[in-house]
Amino acid sequence: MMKNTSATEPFRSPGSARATIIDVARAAGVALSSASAALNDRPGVSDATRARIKEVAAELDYVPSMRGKSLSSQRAFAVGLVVERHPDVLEEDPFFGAFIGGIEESLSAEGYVLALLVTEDAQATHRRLVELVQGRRVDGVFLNELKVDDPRIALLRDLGVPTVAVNPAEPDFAFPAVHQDGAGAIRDLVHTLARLGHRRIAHVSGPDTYAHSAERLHAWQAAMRGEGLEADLVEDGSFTYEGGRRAAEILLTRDDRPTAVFCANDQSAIGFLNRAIEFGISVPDALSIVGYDGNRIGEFVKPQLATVQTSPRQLGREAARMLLDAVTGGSPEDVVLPEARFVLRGSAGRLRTP
Amino acid sequence: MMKNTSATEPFRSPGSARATIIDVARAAGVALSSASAALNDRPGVSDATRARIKEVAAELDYVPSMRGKSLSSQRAFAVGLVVERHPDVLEEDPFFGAFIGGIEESLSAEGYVLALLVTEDAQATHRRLVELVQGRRVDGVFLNELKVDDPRIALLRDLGVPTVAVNPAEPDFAFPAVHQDGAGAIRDLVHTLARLGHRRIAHVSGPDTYAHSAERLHAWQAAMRGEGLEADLVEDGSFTYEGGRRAAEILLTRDDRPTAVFCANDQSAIGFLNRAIEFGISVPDALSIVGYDGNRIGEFVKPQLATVQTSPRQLGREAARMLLDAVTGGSPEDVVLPEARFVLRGSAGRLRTP
DNA sequence: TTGAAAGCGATACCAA
DNA sequence: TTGGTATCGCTTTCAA
Repeated sequence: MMKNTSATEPFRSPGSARATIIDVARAAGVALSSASAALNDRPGVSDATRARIKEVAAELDYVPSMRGKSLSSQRAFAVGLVVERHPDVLEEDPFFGAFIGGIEESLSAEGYVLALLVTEDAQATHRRLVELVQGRRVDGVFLNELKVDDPRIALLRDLGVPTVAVNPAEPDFAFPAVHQDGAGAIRDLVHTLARLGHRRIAHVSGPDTYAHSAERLHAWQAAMRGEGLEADLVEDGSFTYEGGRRAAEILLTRDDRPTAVFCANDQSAIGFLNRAIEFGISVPDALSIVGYDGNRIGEFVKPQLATVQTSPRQLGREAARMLLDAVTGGSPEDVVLPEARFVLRGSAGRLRTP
Repeated sequence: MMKNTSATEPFRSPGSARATIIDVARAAGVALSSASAALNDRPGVSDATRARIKEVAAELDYVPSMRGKSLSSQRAFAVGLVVERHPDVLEEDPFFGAFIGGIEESLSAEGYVLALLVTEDAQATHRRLVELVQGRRVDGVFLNELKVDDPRIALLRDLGVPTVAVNPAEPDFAFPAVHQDGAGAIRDLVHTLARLGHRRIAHVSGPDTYAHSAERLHAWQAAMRGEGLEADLVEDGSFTYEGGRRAAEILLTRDDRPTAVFCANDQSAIGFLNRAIEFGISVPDALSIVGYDGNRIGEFVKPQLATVQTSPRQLGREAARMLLDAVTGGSPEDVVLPEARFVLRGSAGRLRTP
């Protein structure tokens, strides 16, 4: 309980400094070490003494200084997340809100805190990661949005910092990882589109620098082959609304334009959708569109966006749980979340009669 | 420059612990205090010694431990942001991405770090703020999304922690504040709607627990009076998509239903828009809709959402700048950003001929 | 069980 | 200008 700092406060005058563990020990008439043991539920104090010490601590509004605690215990009680994004892109993407919310669910229970940094490029990311880790500000970090040949992998290995990866491309990754597979959902959606009569299904990819761009691309290619279709229509959509529009401009002005498209994320899918409509192409009657992520904004557009529903919040929650395990000496097992699922909505269309 | 930990590392064997300032001092053949002064650009060391010390520090890959630094300097070099939101709502709202991006622009330049917490209710907010501040984890905090009679005001005052408020309701607030006014834009949009022929303009408000809900409501009321219109149609939209839909269900099934609506944020406006369309009400022909915030998602829907463009990123940048000033002993002046502007887009409609 | 004392890694004061 | 030393608030070992 938080007490107000009234004049009735024992052992501490109204405007005086915060109580330290020394004050607690003195007020309880015990040794410093006993106070520490009692307050941290370590053995070595009798139940009666422990209770009395805790009582006194509460009386004094004692809150341990994380500075002293960090220095002596060699732990920061904080973990770091470095997001390499242009701030404008950060605004457009709802992934992080949910992901961070999930992280917090795990961290707050353990008294940990999230240090969140936003950087604009790989160089800044490198610099701030070093600051964070070498500066002993955090006990562990999340490795998110992996790139192809991501330089952070070597850096974090060299730094020797506990790390948990989020959706790395390989199943056996350099660090413990949370993974949510989307290949099944992509197979489903391609199959559904094929059953709907589509033969020419394009893919609007993410930048090929990202590992998950490649992953989605390959899953799409495999799915197309599985349906006996040719996987030749690919255009970059940069994971952005504008990128989706640009991809639409290219793909939809071809003579043999696709009748369906699978976009690597929801933003680009919505860009594609809107540009298609502006071209006078009716969705889903003349064009089926499917996104990826399962953002809420997909429900806001008309027609509603068919998509692959992922679980950013669970991803965050599990990643944080694992990271806490790792920083306390554990060797967390990889976590595989239930597969992402294809969610059929208006933009994917209904049965086509050729 | 970051050097790898190869065997060529001087003064430090491959697997050994990080260098501390003691190692630097010893290696440079100077006293601990001289090393500290040199590395922090404090006076008291000759230029030659300083240069040599810095050189040695670089050789050793010395990065100061923020733990030691924090304890001795009585500063955390971190500031806190506690976001009280249900994680699902956090996902839907793009405000935070931009706001946090702005904060980072100011913080990273000064070597500060943002501690970001997400809480679900006022009680948790209180608890974690106390932890953060009393636990000496942060040097200052942001006070965001103010509520009416916000209990955090008294708490932060009692805690005596440097605080910067974001968009508080009153011009003279208990803490230094960044403010971006939207009243002018609301007057503009009401005027535009009136000029378009609208007489019955409704307002979909935010929860009345938020200070900015009241602010927008009052601005709308004043604007309506200014146009000689009655400000009687108000429905709560909870700042959410679903809330906007619910408000539409109530307002659009009235006999004297409004022909235009101003929603307190973009999410609720889009909910309203979609529900209206589902009712078969054509937007903007039979109904004009205006939102507030200027989220990108307003550009994704059809028709595009007219809105009031705010500047979350600048808000974050200025708030962080002020907070850094405050934690270093300054008394930052309030900052007033350029007013938010009304952005006319498709959903607001064109001239009506009665 | 309790208490004294040695760190943790920096800052900063005060003599030399 | 230098260098020794107390100090920040806590954890943890080791005797008593």
